[in-house]
Amino acid sequence: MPTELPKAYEPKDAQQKWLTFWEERGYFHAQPDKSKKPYTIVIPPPNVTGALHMGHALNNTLQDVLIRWRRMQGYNALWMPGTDHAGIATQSVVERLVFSQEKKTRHEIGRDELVKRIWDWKDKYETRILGQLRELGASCDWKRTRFTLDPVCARAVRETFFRMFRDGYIYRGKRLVNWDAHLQTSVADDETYTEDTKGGFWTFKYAVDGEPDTFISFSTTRPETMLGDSALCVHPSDERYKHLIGKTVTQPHTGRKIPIIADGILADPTLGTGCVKVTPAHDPNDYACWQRHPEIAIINILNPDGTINENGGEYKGLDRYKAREAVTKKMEELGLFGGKEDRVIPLKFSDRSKTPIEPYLSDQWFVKMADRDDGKPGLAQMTMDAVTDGRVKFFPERYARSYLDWLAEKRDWCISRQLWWGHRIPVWSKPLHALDVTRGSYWPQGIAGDETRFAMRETLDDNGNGLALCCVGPDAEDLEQVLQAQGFVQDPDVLDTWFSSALWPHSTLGWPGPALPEERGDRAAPNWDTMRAFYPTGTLVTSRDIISLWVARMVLTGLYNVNEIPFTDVFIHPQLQDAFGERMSKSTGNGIDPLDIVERYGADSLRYQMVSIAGDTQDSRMPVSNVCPFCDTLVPIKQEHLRGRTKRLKCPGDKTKGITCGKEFRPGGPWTSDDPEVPTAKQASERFDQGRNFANKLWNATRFLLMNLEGYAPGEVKLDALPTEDKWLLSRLATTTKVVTAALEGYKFSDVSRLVYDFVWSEFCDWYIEMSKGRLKDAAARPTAQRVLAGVLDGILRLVHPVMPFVSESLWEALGEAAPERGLPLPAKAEEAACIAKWPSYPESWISPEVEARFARMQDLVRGVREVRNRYQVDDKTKLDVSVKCIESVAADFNTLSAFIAPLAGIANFTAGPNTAKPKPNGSVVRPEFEAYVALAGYIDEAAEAKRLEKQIAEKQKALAGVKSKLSNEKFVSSAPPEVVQQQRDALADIEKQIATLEENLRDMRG
RNA sequence: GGGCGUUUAACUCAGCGGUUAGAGUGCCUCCCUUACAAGGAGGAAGUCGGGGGUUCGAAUCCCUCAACGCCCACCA
Repeated sequence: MPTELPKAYEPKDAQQKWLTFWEERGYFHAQPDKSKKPYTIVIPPPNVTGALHMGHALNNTLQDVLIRWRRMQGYNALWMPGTDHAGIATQSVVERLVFSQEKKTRHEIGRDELVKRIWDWKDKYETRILGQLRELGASCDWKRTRFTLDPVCARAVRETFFRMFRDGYIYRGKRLVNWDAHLQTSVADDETYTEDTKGGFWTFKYAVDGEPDTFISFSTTRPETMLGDSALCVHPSDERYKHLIGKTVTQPHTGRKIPIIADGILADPTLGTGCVKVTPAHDPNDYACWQRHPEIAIINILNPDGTINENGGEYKGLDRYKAREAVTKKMEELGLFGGKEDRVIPLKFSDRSKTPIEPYLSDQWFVKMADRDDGKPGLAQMTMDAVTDGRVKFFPERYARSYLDWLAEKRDWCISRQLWWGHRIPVWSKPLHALDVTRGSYWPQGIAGDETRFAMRETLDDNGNGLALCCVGPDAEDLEQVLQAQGFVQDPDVLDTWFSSALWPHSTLGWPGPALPEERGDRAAPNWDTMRAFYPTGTLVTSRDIISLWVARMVLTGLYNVNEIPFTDVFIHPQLQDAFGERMSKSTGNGIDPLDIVERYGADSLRYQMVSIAGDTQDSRMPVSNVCPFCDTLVPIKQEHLRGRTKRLKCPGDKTKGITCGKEFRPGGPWTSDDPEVPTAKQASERFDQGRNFANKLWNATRFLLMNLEGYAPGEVKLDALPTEDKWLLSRLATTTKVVTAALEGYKFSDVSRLVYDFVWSEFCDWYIEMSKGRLKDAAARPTAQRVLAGVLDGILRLVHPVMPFVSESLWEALGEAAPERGLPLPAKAEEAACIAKWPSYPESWISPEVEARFARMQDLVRGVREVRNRYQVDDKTKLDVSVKCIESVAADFNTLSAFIAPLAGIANFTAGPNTAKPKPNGSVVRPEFEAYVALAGYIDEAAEAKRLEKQIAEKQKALAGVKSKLSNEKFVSSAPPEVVQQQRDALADIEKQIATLEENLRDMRG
């Protein structure tokens, strides 16, 4: 009859079993259901570039805890999973792969072929990533899995772009981009890195027009950009140059007359000569200066391949570095060269080609963030308002500031990327002069009257010629064909990845409707029903580095498209760092592979630790070790191992275990590649011991119960009739349940794990189970003990489930076999799975501080006896007499329980009740906390014991003095809250009593 | 440069105005007691980063200095 569990928890079997079980039962699938309150989370879609790392484990564990908890609470809980196409990251990974395998660039294989290769890559890695997510126990609604390039998402992108274009929020403009002249593409800021590089610092001078012998000097690190100079700039209050402001100089290479302007932001009188050349098309600062001084020219001197274009006059066609020499030489010849200084300068490089970045002016698409001309709030303002008026709340609150500060700049959002992988910009263009304007319309023929599906605009191209732009909405392939037939050409660029990510909460839920046919096998297509049922979502869980890139933009598009916020709460979790406080990243090579942890410690342990880490600090450190593949020793990672500096590690062995290994292996991690000669280490961290041990503790507590459930009969448990330790346990259970629920509501994840752990381990296992052992042998007491044990364990498994779903599900099953009906105070049939069990709550009336205080007295007693016993190494043969004169109520409570208190304290002889051991025998020790007499005749070191007592008395007296001074202080008594004053009075009485007992005992000790 | 955070035991972190500052790991002693050695019992270990202030009372609030880190901007 009693179910026998294996001795230790084996995570692997459980993980496999329950993943299948949960999915087969369809517990994670949510359908619109008006009878339940919805709770939705959309996953921050991982990039399809590669493997999951620890940050994903953290992020997704927290979401799973929330979604499982809400599901148990009876919400219609939907966790929408998916992945992100991650434009540049994915394209560059595949480009590199193609190049390493076939030595072909993307231009050589062509757009269609490259995109096809990326799709192949994506299919492979999407499967892998989603599989990894499943292994963590993520209870996503897998049938709704989305990818940001799915037709559903594409429709949303098209619709959004179309509306923004039509409403004038999207415009075409120039912007300086990071240009990779080698790959001939622009790269995002985060795809560049800065490195100190040997360079030069040249000083030149230009002659001021109409002022003989007047020169003005400036310095530069890039002389070739002189070809694109369109001004010299000085500080408006710089006395050296004041008189020259407004005059012109002649740029010697091009012969252009360029003005000397004043700009207090660009020019710093304390730097260099105080005068700076202005090259708006090739320097970000100069570009900003040009925006403030639109009257000066903006001259692009580069071709996409990094050679000088026709604006460079005679230097046309030269590579930029050759041009640099030539330009400098010419200045020397003209006597305008003022010297060169070798200097180490920080230079931006492209991460992908490792070549220097050129700031390059190009046409880009933008979303206008500024306030509108009609005075209504613009997109940025609207997005800010949602947070300032509290519709969207940040947890922790301080992060609202990052969001608001960034939006307050109202900088336009550049949404075009010169890539092939992504949502193509849905705009077709044709030069105006090629259009038949005689009909009085620029519109393409044959589509007039379809203005709900397209929008037209005019703009200027690079050369200042008119260009007709036509933006086409979704579901309008016919229009696209008409346009193409008439010579309109689609913009080659794709949209910023964040543009589709920004729509994620509503695009995945069915906006813009109407329903689409199922476009991918068994995946459920969203529609207006899902949109209505699950939007807005409940909580967004993410990390702070994408508050502006992603969070803000989701709010923006939610408000713009749906007129409704995308989520009510944003929880920002800490960022993981390594043992040295550095952020985990691929380039640092200090990441942890979560699957290594799952393998070694179990998914529950990983999850437990992730939850423990998620407090409200912004960083959390995670020291990690490599596990020697030969001897299983944990070798902590050191700083010098990072950044790929250590390719191989030598195992130092483990002296404490007498292991001298000395073999070599390759450090592990999510981003390592294989070393053909030595094995790659798995990773581990002692931090995960706690979770693994906790799972095992739960396992064995259940195991204990199952071994003692014979004859179990469900029945009502009447609180009033219960012994004190039961009342205590139920009080603790009710309290724990209440505070855990509150912690979840407030996103205090680390509190959740700590509270549950402490309750289970220190209270349920260490005390209650120990105390129950005696009762389980007593026929009269056994039934109640069984009911309480089963009922409390039932509650524990529910509380644990969101954090540790696998072990709790296993134990739920085992408990279900032995005690299918259980519960407090009344038994009920248990649900078929912990996964769908009801989240517990217990009557407030169970919580009794008074009972808890009485129990604490007993604990003090037992601990005191154990301490003495331990100090003198009392073995069974030694006589150890204990008598107790606890506070009367406590004594009365536990009188009947001496049978278990004695073994608990590990003592042979135990009498409870009023003290009868007077006079105390020589060598007795008094524990003042509980007034217990422990006698070890002849065994005590009296001098040492006296000294100990003196020390204790001194400590107590110090405490007493503190309390006394407080209570004698009128201000304290009058101004502190009454309960605090009372607390102090109680403390005073307590301490005085303790001191009296100690002193009495000290006298005895000295004979 | 702007913003934010951290500094408490050897390590990783709780505590955030009120008796003698806690946990896990590690360390020391004892115990393989039929739930659990991934365990049990006990112990040692901290001028709460430095300095100043507010308060009857400060690890906790304020100021300041220092170190470390993260985000954003920037570096002719």
